[in-house]
Amino acid sequence: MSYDRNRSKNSFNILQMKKPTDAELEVLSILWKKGPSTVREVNTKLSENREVVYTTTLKMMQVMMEKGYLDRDTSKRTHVYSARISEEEIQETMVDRLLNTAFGGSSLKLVVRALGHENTSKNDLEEIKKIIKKLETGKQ
Amino acid sequence: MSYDRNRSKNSFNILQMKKPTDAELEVLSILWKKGPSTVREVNTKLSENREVVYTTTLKMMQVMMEKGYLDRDTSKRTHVYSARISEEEIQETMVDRLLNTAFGGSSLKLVVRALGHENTSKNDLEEIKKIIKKLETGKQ
DNA sequence: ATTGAAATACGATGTTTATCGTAGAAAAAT
DNA sequence: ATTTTTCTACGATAAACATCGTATTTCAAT
Repeated sequence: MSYDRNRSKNSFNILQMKKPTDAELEVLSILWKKGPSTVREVNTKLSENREVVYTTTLKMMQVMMEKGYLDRDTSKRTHVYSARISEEEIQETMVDRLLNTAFGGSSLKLVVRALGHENTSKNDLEEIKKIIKKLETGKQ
Repeated sequence: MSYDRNRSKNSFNILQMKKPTDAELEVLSILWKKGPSTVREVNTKLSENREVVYTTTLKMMQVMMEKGYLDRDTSKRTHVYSARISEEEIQETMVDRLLNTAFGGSSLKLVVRALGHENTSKNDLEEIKKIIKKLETGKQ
């Protein structure tokens, strides 16, 4: 056997999942973007922003493994980790949580805030309009 | 003197503010909604959802006071606390943070997620369309 | 005036988070 | 074959969080 999973294969439930910490999200982001990666690779990427000792990253990923956020392939000496939760799932739960904490449940307010910051391009706005159209026809 | 503030009157800077924890956000939400409140009032409200001992809430609000999240009026025996940070400010920083952690900086993605959850009403969609129009004319 | 209720202050505790160092195994380089 | 590098495992630790209990003060009720 060379493939670890924290508990039984299907024990992971996104709904009752604890929120990953900010540091853990950083790791997940890298794995989402790069795909399955070694600790070294993740650490190198992390080190672009701030100073992180290798074993810190290692330990974190081991903990994330225990928490069920990651899978890993241990068939080689250098283990390869991958995200066990999809970007979409996390985004869902994070938005849900943010809605219910800081936004009193109003997704309108959240969208307004998200749009408010200048970084939304014209193309983005077009995209959003399309989505709204879709939603509207769905609701009629 | 009967009005505390953590440091000097204008020392508070939202940009360098640490993120309030989830529990702290709960307290802030209550203060935003109800306005200046006593520990007892906040604790009663909190207890609607989960069991919280009075002194736990007290301690938390004292800590939040030290962190600069709250003001308090100590002129009476029963202190009255109020949020020192506006709902809007927190929403800004929370959205910013979420954007850069879970959404790789794409506000489009965030909006899509926020809209995706069914709870967006037709009226909300209308509102959003208005905002987009405003943004578009601003960008031309 | 005494008692009882309600408030604050504050210390203690158990957990979690993030961080790092050390030890030892495995592989690579010499 | 030895040395050096690169891994993993794992323990230790400091800081932050959330929680609660106790002591003390203040006010209200009797």
